[in-house]
Amino acid sequence: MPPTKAQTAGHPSDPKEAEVIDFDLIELFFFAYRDFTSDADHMLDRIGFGRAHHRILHFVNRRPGLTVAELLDVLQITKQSLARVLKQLIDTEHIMQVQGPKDRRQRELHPTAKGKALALQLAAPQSRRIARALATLGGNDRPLIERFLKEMVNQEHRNQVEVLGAGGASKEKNA
Amino acid sequence: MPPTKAQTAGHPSDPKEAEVIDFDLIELFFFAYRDFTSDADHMLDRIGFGRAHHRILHFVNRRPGLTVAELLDVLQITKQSLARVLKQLIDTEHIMQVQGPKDRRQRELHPTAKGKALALQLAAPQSRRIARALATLGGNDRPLIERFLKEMVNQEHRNQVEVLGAGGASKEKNA
DNA sequence: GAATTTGTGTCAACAAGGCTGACATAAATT
DNA sequence: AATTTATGTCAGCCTTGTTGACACAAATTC
Repeated sequence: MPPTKAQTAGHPSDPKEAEVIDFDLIELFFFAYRDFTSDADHMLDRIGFGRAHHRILHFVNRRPGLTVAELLDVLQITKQSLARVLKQLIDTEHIMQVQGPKDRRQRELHPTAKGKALALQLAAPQSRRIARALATLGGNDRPLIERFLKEMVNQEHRNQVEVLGAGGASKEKNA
Repeated sequence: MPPTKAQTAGHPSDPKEAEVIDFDLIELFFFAYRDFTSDADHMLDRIGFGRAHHRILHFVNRRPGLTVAELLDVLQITKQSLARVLKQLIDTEHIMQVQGPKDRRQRELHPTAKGKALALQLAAPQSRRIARALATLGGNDRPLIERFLKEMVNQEHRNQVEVLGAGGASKEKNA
């Protein structure tokens, strides 16, 4: 078994700046995310969509009825950026807009059946990849991975994370 | 404590397609990576560099002397894309090229002192974020996180991952 | 009720960082 | 001597992000 944390500390030329940089995990995180997104990227390519479409569709599917402002908040892009891609998703009938019930200026975004189907199709390989990775660990390590990923998120964005399973590990089933 | 895996299975309209999609982790991975990269992004902004510069500098710093072809392989972009950004890093003296000793057509890429310093500066907050996240877990969970991330990488890319600590958890110290 | 603010849409121009195709050059290989 | 390989470079295109400006209807405030 490998050492838990081979600090390799011992001969820092300047002990004061002997800050240990975890390049290994930094790099792994890069590779992991790169391949994680590649699954969906290839499928998107075939239908002429990009990663931007995926992100929008994902969140509309996850939080049906969210408003444009809320979506902008989650995606952290400008409304002009959103508009271009969202328009395509609406034109292709993956997403529909309905007037807000309380505030009629708002536009609630909802996935259509077609949109739900696509969101599911895109998520499937990503979910399988995660499941496979989890399977190689111990049996009960999913909560740990979830904790780790949550902790990687900025404090001020934790609210975006805890929309559903507020604190609890959970999966959801599809249609 | 939250349930380990609240499958919520029970009433799938079609049991055959009751594929469980792990939307929670998919989304968490997105948020985690977004905030993970934002650390460096802000610093880069100030010096007029982008994420592309960071990736190149990171790998040149990690694998000093790697060739252009090797770098292209790791980054998975075209040489034309690389050229534009790499040229800036060379012009600003963050990276230097030396002729390959064996094959004089090759250009070995090396970080300069300036380049190393910047790479370190950019990695520091990312490393701290990871360390903080790990600290909230049990004491010995770093190997597990490492395993998970490695498993998320495509089989055919595992060689890119295991350049250094082939199988073992390790950290490195800086200058 | 009039004035202001808010939520959304849209136009225009621009930048970063991907892409493809084509071509050049030097060095290695056949 | 001919070919292949490693790299560089020019030119143009696409996606997805940006800013700034303006429009309009609905909600809110004075």
